[in-house]
Amino acid sequence: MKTTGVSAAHGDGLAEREALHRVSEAMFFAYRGFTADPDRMLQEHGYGRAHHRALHFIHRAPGTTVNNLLDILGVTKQSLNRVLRTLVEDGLVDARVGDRDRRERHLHLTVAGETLNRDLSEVQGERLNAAFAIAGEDAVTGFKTVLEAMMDPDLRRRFIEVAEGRK
Amino acid sequence: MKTTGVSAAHGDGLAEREALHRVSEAMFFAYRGFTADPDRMLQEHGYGRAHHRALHFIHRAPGTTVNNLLDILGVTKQSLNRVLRTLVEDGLVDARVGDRDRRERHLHLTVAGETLNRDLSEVQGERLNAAFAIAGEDAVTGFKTVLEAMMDPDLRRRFIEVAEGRK
DNA sequence: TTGGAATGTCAACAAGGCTGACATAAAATC
DNA sequence: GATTTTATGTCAGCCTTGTTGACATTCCAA
Repeated sequence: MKTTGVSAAHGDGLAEREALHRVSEAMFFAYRGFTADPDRMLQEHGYGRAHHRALHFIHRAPGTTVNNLLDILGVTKQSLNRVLRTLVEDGLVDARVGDRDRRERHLHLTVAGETLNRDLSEVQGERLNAAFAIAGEDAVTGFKTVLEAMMDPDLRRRFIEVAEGRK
Repeated sequence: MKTTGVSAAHGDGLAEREALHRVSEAMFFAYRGFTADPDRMLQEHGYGRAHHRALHFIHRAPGTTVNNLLDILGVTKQSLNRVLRTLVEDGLVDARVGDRDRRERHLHLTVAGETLNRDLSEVQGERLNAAFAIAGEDAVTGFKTVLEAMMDPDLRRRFIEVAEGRK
């Protein structure tokens, strides 16, 4: 009796489908758990998840341009702009006009922005670490491997550029 | 030099924080990849992700009541009702008045509902299987373990009841 | 110098969350 | 039998975060 669902690529279609259902559900619930704590914290500041994402990626790629951020986040500039404007108004993000190209805005977190971002990361990190502690080191390694394989290849490339190649 | 980020619970705070950042990003991008294909398919039918979730859980727990579904999905009845109404109107979901308790509506997928749900599951499953094939069997086992550890304990309990205990 | 890309902004709209208030029917309780 | 509680649905209105379309500005490049 095969139970992994991975090796049973053919043969037991129904059981495999049900196994995938369970993974889908786990993914749904896990993502909810993953965002629950930051969401609560953001709400206290009058922000939403979109603000968190912007803060996160500006922190990760300081000096990045709006266009680059659009590319990573995969939303329209109008949508991002609304979020970015409130963050700039509230003094969490600094948008500097580019030296070379004055159409570009280079984005940086202010001290206040870094603080909020760190607080958000911290509660999210605590939840992750708690889960990691329960699951064990080997499981975590596998977890990361599967996550990376699930990403859109294009996005994955851009993500690596941001994470390592600097802008 | 520790690189796992799990065992380094203390000592190298900064490196650990950056490791968690990477996991957060991977989680964000992976979830996007996870929902991208069904989202596209749903859009063609004029539906959204909320419809998918309703279809999925009605399929998984046929005959479930509205209240139970609210519990699992964690949304308000107004929000669910909007979705459920369109699904019933479009003939994808059947809402039967309860025999024992006639206040309750027991929800079932119609044949058309089962069909759409299967199509959605299929594209999502293909994406999952593709990632699983790349990552390998051991990684997948770890992946599932971590996902379950990330879920809210309360939700996890209810989830297991639905998945196994029947309603 | 002029056309086209990059950027930002305004307006309007949709999905899908939310709250609050209220109606109905049925079950449960007193 | 009357009252309360429960399950569900519905109306109205709000918020966040997506979307398009239109348009101004700025700059680069032909």
